[in-house]
Amino acid sequence: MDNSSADADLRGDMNSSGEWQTQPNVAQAADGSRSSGTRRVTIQDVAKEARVSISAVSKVLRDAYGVSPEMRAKVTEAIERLGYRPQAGARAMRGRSYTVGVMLAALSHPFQPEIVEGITDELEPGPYQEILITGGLAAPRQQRSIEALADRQVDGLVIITPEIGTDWLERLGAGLPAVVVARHGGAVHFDTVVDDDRGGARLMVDHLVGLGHRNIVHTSHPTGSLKRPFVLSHTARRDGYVAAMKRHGLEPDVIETSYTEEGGYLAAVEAFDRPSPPTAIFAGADIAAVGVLRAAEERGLRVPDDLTVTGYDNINASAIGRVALTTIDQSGHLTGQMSARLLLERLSGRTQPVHYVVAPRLVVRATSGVPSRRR
Amino acid sequence: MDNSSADADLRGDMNSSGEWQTQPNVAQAADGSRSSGTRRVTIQDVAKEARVSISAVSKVLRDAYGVSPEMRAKVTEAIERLGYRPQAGARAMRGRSYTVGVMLAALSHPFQPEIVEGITDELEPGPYQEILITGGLAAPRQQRSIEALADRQVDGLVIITPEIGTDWLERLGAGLPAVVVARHGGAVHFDTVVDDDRGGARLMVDHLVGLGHRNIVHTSHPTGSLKRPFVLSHTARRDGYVAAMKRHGLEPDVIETSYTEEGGYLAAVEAFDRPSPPTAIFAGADIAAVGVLRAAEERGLRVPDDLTVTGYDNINASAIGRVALTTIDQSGHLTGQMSARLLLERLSGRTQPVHYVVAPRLVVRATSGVPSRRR
DNA sequence: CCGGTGGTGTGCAACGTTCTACGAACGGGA
DNA sequence: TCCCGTTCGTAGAACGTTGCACACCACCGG
Repeated sequence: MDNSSADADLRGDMNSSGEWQTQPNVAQAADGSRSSGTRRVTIQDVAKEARVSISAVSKVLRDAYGVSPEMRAKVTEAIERLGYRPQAGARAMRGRSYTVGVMLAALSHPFQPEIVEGITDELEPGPYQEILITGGLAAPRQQRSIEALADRQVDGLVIITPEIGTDWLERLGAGLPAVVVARHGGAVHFDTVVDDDRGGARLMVDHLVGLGHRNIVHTSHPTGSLKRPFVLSHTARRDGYVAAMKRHGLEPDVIETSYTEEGGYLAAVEAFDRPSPPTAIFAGADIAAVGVLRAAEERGLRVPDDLTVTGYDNINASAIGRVALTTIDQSGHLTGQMSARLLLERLSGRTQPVHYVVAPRLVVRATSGVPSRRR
Repeated sequence: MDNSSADADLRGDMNSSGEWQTQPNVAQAADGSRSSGTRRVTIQDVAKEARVSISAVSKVLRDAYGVSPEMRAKVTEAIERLGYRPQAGARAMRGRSYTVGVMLAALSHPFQPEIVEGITDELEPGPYQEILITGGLAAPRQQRSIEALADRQVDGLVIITPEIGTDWLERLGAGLPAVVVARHGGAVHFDTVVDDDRGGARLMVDHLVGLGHRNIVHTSHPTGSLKRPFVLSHTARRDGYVAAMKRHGLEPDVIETSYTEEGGYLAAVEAFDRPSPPTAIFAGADIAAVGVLRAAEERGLRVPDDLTVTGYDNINASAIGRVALTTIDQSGHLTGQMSARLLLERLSGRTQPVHYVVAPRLVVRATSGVPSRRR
């Protein structure tokens, strides 16, 4: 009250040029040796400013029982004036950190960002803040990344496409609420959200067979070290493809390379050299389909007149006019939303596992058509 | 020593199927009410296990002076046995958290993930762990995201394409080491890493003029609220385009829509309806160039025979055969590496600002060619 | 007038870590 | 024998927060 001049520049408002002007309340190394020594304002400072006890401030912050309206007003004002922000780390040492950790394999992987955006949107209105960390493609580094999140006292975890052993994840989930995305096969101590990859593959095979194709090659990705039934998406897609082909009385033909542009290219080259080359190539991922398209172009095959090419994932690039790839959309956004929702449920007490399946959707674009008469 | 049987399953090793098998040491809500009550193992537990004081364990952890080899051995063994991991939050309350925060606008933005990967690679070998947070496109939410990172006691920040006012960032940087990416215009309390967008735009104009084009349209993006000279990339690109055109004695022609597929499309439609339509369209971003390509296709214009189209950013989709866009590469990876390196320097004491400029590179692909004779 | 009984506010002991003091033990020189 | 220095180990006070346990203060009914 008596030192208002010192606080003048601490108040937040919007200035004439439309720039947001709150004072940043920055953390400072405790040794205080660094740069301009603006110590971060603590609950102490607020208490002093409002002339009340620390406990009282804490009560207001926590919306706890036993604060009079006047007390609340005094404290809120002081908080505002000083620009106080509670420090998550200290908070976490007692209760929750109100932070959920998200581990994803790689930002450059097509649909992972979309999942994260779904999570963000779902968490936005609530008190939880999500932090992301990339774990790479191999299990050891993924584990270290998850542990780094645990070290930072997250209240819960969303783990996207882990290559990690199921028992490790089970142990993890036993102690820390967790949701695992894109991992088929059920679990006891964590929830899962998966795309129905088998169903999606069936959708695509049905589409192709409906167009009149009989000779359909599927490009897949190495299985990895996971033991069935705990498989990742690519294995489920392959399974779905094989089952659907058989159901139509057709011979499955899988070429295993990898879910990359080069992998798709190599698979296509191999397919073209078959005694009876396919009229359609169903790549297990859009990125591989792009490689298939390149190989087709090199052979002088027109798409879809001479060859039908389809993918899976509906990545951004597939939509652009020049590509116009027929593919399967798996709604990464919905996947993300669901995982966040399940995690929130766990955070508020649920312990029985839930396994949610997201329905895929066929997106027909310009790379699929009826097979040409000349074989 | 005497209770080795209880510890049997806590040791980490690789099992026969190649799955990594360390015991996850998970955090637990302090109220202990949640699920199976596996409390996280603390420095206390290690001390008890090794029959030494807490201080001794801390010394070993910190590699501090005054530990005998035997002591070190005892403690290390106990740590190993229990699978102890220090809790970052508690640690941060005294010294550093060994965490750096990275704020990026959106994961779906083309080159931002690449920058982050550069940061990750640079930080990987060191003791610092980076955590990511998305701030969206508008200033208020970006600020809240940065504050969320500060609340989590990060030791430093990398901020990618902030729309935030410069004075706010200066205040932030005064208290917390920070590096800002893709923000032109210098700063006192933080470092910056920028692509030479002016130079990149010049490179492209030179390329086009060299091919024989004279009538070149540039598509740009709204300027936003930043006051010069603190501009973001798109403004610098536009400036570079205008300057280069003038240097060649040509009339600049900028159409301002936005850096989106739709924006590029609209700009192209507008350009085609000009009295003398351009022979080349230099989109300010690849994603916009994709929209230009769609518009060209709709008009029946062949690329590059009837129209040259180029972009900027060299996003992944530009490389694929069907698109093959001529563009400018700005090496997001190097940008990320540099920002991490600068931040590490700041973390170890540097306080004078450094401003690093990354050189752009012209990538010629199939969408640019000599202008057709018929105008 | 006294003993409850809510309603408000505060004191203080955690939480897991770091790091400054300080103490104990030992060896060596005078 | 005494004193000093060195080396190694430990006590304990922070750090910023939460939330239990309690104190204080009306007010109310008997």
